[in-house]
Amino acid sequence: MEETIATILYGCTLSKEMESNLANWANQRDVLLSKTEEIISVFSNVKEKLIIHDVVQEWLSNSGHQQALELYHATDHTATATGFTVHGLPQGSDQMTASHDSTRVAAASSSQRQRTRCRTGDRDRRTLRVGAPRMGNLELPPEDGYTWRKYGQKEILGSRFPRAYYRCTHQKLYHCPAKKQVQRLDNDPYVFEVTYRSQHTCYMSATAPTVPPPSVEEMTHQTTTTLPPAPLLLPPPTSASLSGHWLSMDIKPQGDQAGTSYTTTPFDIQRDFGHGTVGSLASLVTAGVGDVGPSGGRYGREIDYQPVVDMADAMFNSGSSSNTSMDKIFSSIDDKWDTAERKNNSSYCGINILFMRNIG
DNA sequence: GTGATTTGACCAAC
DNA sequence: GTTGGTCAAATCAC
Repeated sequence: MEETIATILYGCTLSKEMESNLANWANQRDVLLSKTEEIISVFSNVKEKLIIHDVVQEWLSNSGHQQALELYHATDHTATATGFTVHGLPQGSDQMTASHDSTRVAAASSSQRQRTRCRTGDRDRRTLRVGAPRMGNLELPPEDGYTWRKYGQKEILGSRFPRAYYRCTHQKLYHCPAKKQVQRLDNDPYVFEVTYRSQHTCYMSATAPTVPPPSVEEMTHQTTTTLPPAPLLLPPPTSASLSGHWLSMDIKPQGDQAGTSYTTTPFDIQRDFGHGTVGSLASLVTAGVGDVGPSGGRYGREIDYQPVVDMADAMFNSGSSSNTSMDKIFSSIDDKWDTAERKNNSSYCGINILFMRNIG
């Protein structure tokens, strides 16, 4: 927060500077324009930081820190990439219109410009933008903790990039209606616009991924909330959460494949974000090694995640083995898995590593 | 054999 | 009629 206040003070300084020099700059249109834009930029930045802070705090209080982490990830990446920041907003929400001009502008310049059809039962939509890894295959959609099966891809009129359609891998097994659409922004290929539709119901099954079910309120306000759906993201399997009830077969490493273990390094978002230590903010880089993206990477999508692999190797002493410490940790959970489910959930065997990165 | 992706065809909302 | 969303056969990789 100190950083935010410092930014506000900087904006005030700029304003005072303009006020004191207004007479001199009166005939210098370019200077006035430049200074005005700078002031607007500074305060817009402050505004969005404050909004993000509120959203993250709400997520932290409502449904765990992974969602906050996701927003944080998206915010971090897109902020550095494009200048706009908050993206965890539903289409057409008032808050989006009122508070996120930069986002609106960016959206207007991309596929958002297209009229959006609203099919029967299609009103439950939530859109957010997620930064893509800046290395490797840009076609890879962002990981969000669920397994998705791609069922279609479509060229969208006026958009440079096709839109990919995914449904929950558990759709058949658990009749999970969740779907998502992933499309890269025209003006920034490093940012994915992800639209989620319907809620996951697969967590309700005893054998399905166990994620906290949405509260009644969340179920009621899905179309108006500024947050992604509650079960959208699984909590990271930190040591603390390993003993928690949410841990399920869907979050488990596969010790029998080198480099396919899945974990997320502990991350104290409340510490790092809540106190405004912008200079040491973390972003999440989700890298699926050997199985990346939606429901598996069987089709040779190659990404340069070698640093991640190296870290994973170090962390899990991977080698070959089924004898890593992580395997011991997860051994009790292994029993819950049958062979089919292991295969089906193989796409969770990515590696989530948090890299420290500075943002402005 | 199983399950995921690709892609052309089809359906339905404008 | 246009276009976004979905289906399903073909194909591929394990």
